[in-house]
This record gives sequence, C-alpha cells and structure tokens, in this order.
Amino acid sequence: MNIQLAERVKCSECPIRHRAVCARCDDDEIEMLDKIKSYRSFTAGETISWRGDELSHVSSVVHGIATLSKTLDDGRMQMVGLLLPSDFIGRPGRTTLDFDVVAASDVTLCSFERKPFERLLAETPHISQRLVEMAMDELDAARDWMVLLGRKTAREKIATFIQMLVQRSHVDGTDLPDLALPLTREEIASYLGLTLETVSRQLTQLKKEGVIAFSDRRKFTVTDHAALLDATGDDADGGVIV
Amino acid sequence: MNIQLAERVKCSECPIRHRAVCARCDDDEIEMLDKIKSYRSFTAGETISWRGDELSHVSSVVHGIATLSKTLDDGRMQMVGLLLPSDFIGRPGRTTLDFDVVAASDVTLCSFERKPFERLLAETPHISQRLVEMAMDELDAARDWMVLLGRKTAREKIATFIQMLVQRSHVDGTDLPDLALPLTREEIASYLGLTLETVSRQLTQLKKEGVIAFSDRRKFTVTDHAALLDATGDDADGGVIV
DNA sequence: CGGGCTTTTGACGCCGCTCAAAGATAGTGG
DNA sequence: CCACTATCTTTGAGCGGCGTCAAAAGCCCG
Repeated sequence: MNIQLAERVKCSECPIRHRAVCARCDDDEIEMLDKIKSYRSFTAGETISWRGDELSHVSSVVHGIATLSKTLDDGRMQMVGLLLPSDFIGRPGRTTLDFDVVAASDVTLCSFERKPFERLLAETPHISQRLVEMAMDELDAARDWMVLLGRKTAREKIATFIQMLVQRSHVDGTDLPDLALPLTREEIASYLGLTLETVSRQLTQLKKEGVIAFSDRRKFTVTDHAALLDATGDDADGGVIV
Repeated sequence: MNIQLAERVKCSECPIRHRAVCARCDDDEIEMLDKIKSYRSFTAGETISWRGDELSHVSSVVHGIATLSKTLDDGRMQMVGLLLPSDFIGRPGRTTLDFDVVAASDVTLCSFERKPFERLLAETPHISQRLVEMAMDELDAARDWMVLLGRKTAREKIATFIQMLVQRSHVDGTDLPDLALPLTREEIASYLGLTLETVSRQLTQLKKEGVIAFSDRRKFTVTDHAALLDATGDDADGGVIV
C-alpha cells in the first residue's frame, strides 16, 4: 500500500494540537497552517523518506511511531531517533535529511508543503520558537542516548529502554497494566546499539529475575519497578516521573 | 584563576560574527545585543557550568574549546558535545543544563544576561531562526555521533575522530601541515566511548601503519589520507570537504 | 633533580558478537 | 479449517575485541 491521503481533521480536534510544532499558534496562525496541510498515511514497515530524498513536505506525526536510522556501507545500522505523535519531520532551510525515516507502526502524518511552510515560518515567531524548543528537547534526548550507547552495558541499555516506555505511558495517560513493546527485537537492537540476540537474552534474563513479565510477545508488565530502576545504571530517581 | 572579564570587542570585529547566534542579525539588532553582552574567560580545565546550575547567562564561544559531558553514578563519563568557536551555550526557556560544561583549553565566551536575551529572542526572528538552524546542526552532529558510539569499532572511532579534526582544520583555514590534538587521551576516550588505554593503543597502531605521524604528543600529521578514510568505516567520500 | 601527570605497553578475562539451529507466531491460500 | 510459509524470537556454543588491572616510561614544571 502506498501513501494514503487520510481525511482532514480540524486542528481544534487534533490530538497533538498542544504539543506539535503548532502548539503556540493562535487561531489566526492555525488557520494559515490549516490551508496548507494535508494528511498522509503509511503502513507499518513502509519507508516514509529515504536518506537524501528531496522532501516535498515537512510533517508532524499524528498517530503511530516512526524511526530515524543511519546505515554504514557494510550494513551496520543505528537508529538515531524515535518519532512519537507530535514529533516533527523536516528541517527548515534544507530539502533533504541525512537518515531514513521508516514507519514502525501504521503512521499518520500531518504534512505541510515545504515552501509555503517556510514562508509562514519566517513570519510567525510562534512557530519558530516552538521549533527551537522541540529541537532542543530532541538534542537533550540525543545526549542521553549518547551516554547509553557509549557507556552502558547491555543489561542497562535494556532496562533504560523499558523504563523509557514506562515513563512515556505515564505521560500519555495510557496507565498500566500492560505495556506494548512498539518495536521488534531487531529494531530495539538497532536503537540500543546491540544485536537482536543480546536483546532477546537480556529480556529473558529480566523475565527470569521477575523484573518484568510478558503476557504476549509484544506486551509486558513491570513486576519489580525498583529492580528495574536499579538496573538502568542511572541515579536512583533520575528524571523518573512516579 | 577564576572568571575573568575580558575587554569588550566590537561585534563588527568579532571573529565569530558570521557564524554565531547573531549571524543573521542586522546592525540594529547587533546593537541591542551589544548592550547586554560581556566577555568572560576561563582557563583550561576550569568548569564553566555544573550540571543543574542556575545559568545567569547564555553565551557564545569566541575562542577555545569546551566540552559537554555527563557522568553516571559510578563515575562512568560520556562526552556529549564539543563546543568550538561560534557554538552556543544555553537553552531558551530553561535555566539549567543537564550536563557539565568544561573548558578543554583556555576559553573566551561572549555572554548575554539570560533574561534580556530571552526578551530580545522573542522579538527578533533573526535570532530564533539562527538558533533553530544551530540546534538542528548540533542534532545532525549528535546523530552521527550516535552511529559512531553504537556501531563503530575502536579503530573506526579513532579514525573518524582524526578525520573530523582534519575536516575542521580545512574549514578553519588552519591548513596543514601539523594538526593539534585539542584533547588528552582521556578526553578523547570520553568522547569516543572508549578507555584511554584503547585510545592510546589505536593511535599507536595507526602510527605504526604509517597513517599518521606525531611530531609532538599533541601534534600530528596525516601521512596516508586514503588509509585514514578507509579506516573510518564511512562511505569513501562521506561528507568530506576536500 | 624530583614529583606529579600523561601516555604507553603488557597480561588477562569477560561481555557481547557471530554463527547456527530450533521454536513460536501470524498471515496466506487451498 | 488447517497446512504451509515467512518472519520473529529464543537458545546454545565459541570466540575475539575491548575493558581492567598493573607497571613502566616520558614529559612538564617547580
């Protein structure tokens, strides 16, 4: 299945209205954006944009999860970002991206044609201010990721990843009891700088220790949260929302 | 030696005028910035700001090199950024940083008081636009770094690091023949997610193979550039400015 | 010349990768 | 409805790259 045009949703009813690039916009500004927006859908596994492709649009993720990844010549792959609803795809002032963007689940984007968007951007501080904020947040996340990739053990990487899923589910209000693993073992490995075998082994180990329990291969519960936190290698309460 | 106030330099004569956060500003805007700026100097090894400190200023690096790093409880450390002249320190909308900022060499900063700067930022699209651009560039660099940390071998990490120094010296116009290693082995290790012993061994290995040659412990030349590129693990011409 | 720091070098062991195969699950078509 | 296949996951055996620990060598500055 290829790019699907989904039906337009009113911005006022949009689930990401208050977190996306348009978060700070007032009604007039939203109306301007509304004129140049369209919805596009992708099915799980589809590539949204290849590294180096000319981008006709910039977009916000409305539903689903997308991955950003880079590949070395010999095939080694590293995920360099995970896009969740409200995250932004695109770079003002540049027409290409230096990584592949792939739909990890079914994904719906709210897309703006690049040129009109950039024109709007220049005239609308509310958008560029929000864009700075979002870029800085992503930079913070990337830096935490660098610590994980450079210094943490396989066990700590897995524990940190799970802890991240827990935190996110709290933020989303998708409160317990069953959490979804939104990625395959291979994708998790690509995210954590591991091999899929090591990911599998570490998950099994945490299961054996009674830290987590699987109801399904893609659904699990944290059964010993203190042990999980301990396994992350971070400070006891490092940034955790409890 | 503690924070030194250096003498003010006219913006028009500033070496980073065209690359820093003020790059897009017109004369009026520069004048506004000039009113709230001051220079501060730090000696090599001094900590410019600790993780979590309240920041009274945001700054641009004018001279020297500073490092951004994070530490896990048990002491493991990962560098998460390297600040060169024109790079920016600070986050609009937040008063603390989540990493330590340390002067790797003697450093001079052009600092702005945080509150007046943020007021200016809200009214001056030229500044926030430039800030988006710089944040995005840093994000790109962080993503390349994630690939290095997650997937590259020790040899490839070292080669990539040296290649980066080479590229930068070209950009700076500091053209050959002797390049300075701006960091100690330990700092390089912290940057690359290695131990200092491994850094030393890999440098020795490249020296033995005739890829690089040291004139001094902190100065070297690339003697076989093709071999160096080959050792990085990147595409043959991956982003190299020749 | 002496003390502290940085760097080099060596020996050794372990964590995580590689290679291999079997088991589980979901989707497909007969 | 079930066999068939493709994909994802688990598990095992073995090995090697890099970390750890230790000590010596080089360098800087008083």
